[in-house]
Amino acid sequence: MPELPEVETIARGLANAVVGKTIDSATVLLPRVVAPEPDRFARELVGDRIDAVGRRGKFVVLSLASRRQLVVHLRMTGRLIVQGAGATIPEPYSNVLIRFSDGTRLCFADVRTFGRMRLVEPEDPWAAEVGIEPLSGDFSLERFSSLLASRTTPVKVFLLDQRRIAGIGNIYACEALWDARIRPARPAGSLSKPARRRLRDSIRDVLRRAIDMRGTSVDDYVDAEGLRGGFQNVLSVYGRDGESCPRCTRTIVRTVIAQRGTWWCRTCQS
DNA sequence: AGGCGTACCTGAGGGC
DNA sequence: TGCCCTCAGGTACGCC
Repeated sequence: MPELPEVETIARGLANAVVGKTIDSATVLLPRVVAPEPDRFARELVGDRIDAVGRRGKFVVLSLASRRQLVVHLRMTGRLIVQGAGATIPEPYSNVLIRFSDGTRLCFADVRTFGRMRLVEPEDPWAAEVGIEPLSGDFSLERFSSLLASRTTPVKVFLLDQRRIAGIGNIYACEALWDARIRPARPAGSLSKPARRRLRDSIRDVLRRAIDMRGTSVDDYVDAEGLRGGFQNVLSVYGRDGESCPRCTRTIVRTVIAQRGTWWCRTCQS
C-alpha cells in the first residue's frame, strides 16, 4: 500500500493525534506482526510516552520518551488509525491496539497481515540498511549518478530497491519515469547525464506533489484520520493502460518488469 | 554481488 | 449466482 507520500501523510497525522500521549496498555491480536514477542512487546510499552512521529523511507517511526522507537512498516494494506475516546469497535482487521491514558487508541490494522510493528532499543541500527531519502539535500545529481553507475538492472527495478533510495514504490516509480521520459526497462547504468538529471528532478517533483495531495488512494489507502488521498486523480500513467498519454496522446501500455505491473508510454518514454 | 523466482496473505473483480 | 482465475500500493529469502 503506502509509499513515501502516504507514509509521510500518515506520520504527520499521527504526530498531531498522539504526540505527548502516555500508553496505558497494548494488546497484540496477531502475534506474528510484532517484535519482540507479544507479551514483552505489550509489557514494555506500558507507561511510555510518544515524543515524536516521523518517517524514514516507508517506515513510520514513533519516538518514545524512553528513547526507544516503535517502528512500523505497513507493506501493502497496513493502516495506522487513531480512534477517539468514544470509539467502541476497533478499526476492522486490527492486529495491535495501543490505548492511551486519555481514552483514545491507535489501531494497527492490516487485512493481508504483511505489515509489521517493532519496538527497538535506542542503539538499534535498524535504519542503516535503508537508502537515501529522495527529498533530502543529500539526494544530489552526483549521488544519484554514483548509485546508478554500472547497474544493469532495469531502472524501474533500481528505483524500487529500498537499500539505494528509500520510499519509492510501484506507483511513483511509474509516474517519475513517465515524467522524465525514460523507458522503465532501460538498464539503470545506461542513463545519460541529462536523463539522470531529469529523473532525479522528476522523482522529487512527483513525491512532493503527491505529499501536497495527501497521497494516492488507488484502492484502500487512508491516512491516520481515515481520509483518502487525492493524487489518484492526477496520475499520468499508473493503472491507465488503454488510455491516452497526457503528453503525446498515444496509448498507455501495461507490461511486466520483475513481476510488477508497469505502466508507460511507448512513444514518449525512451 | 546481483538478478530472478517464489512465498507470505486476503479480498476484489472479471470471465464464463 | 457462483466458481475460478488473476491481480494488488511490498519485502524477505533461497537459488544460480
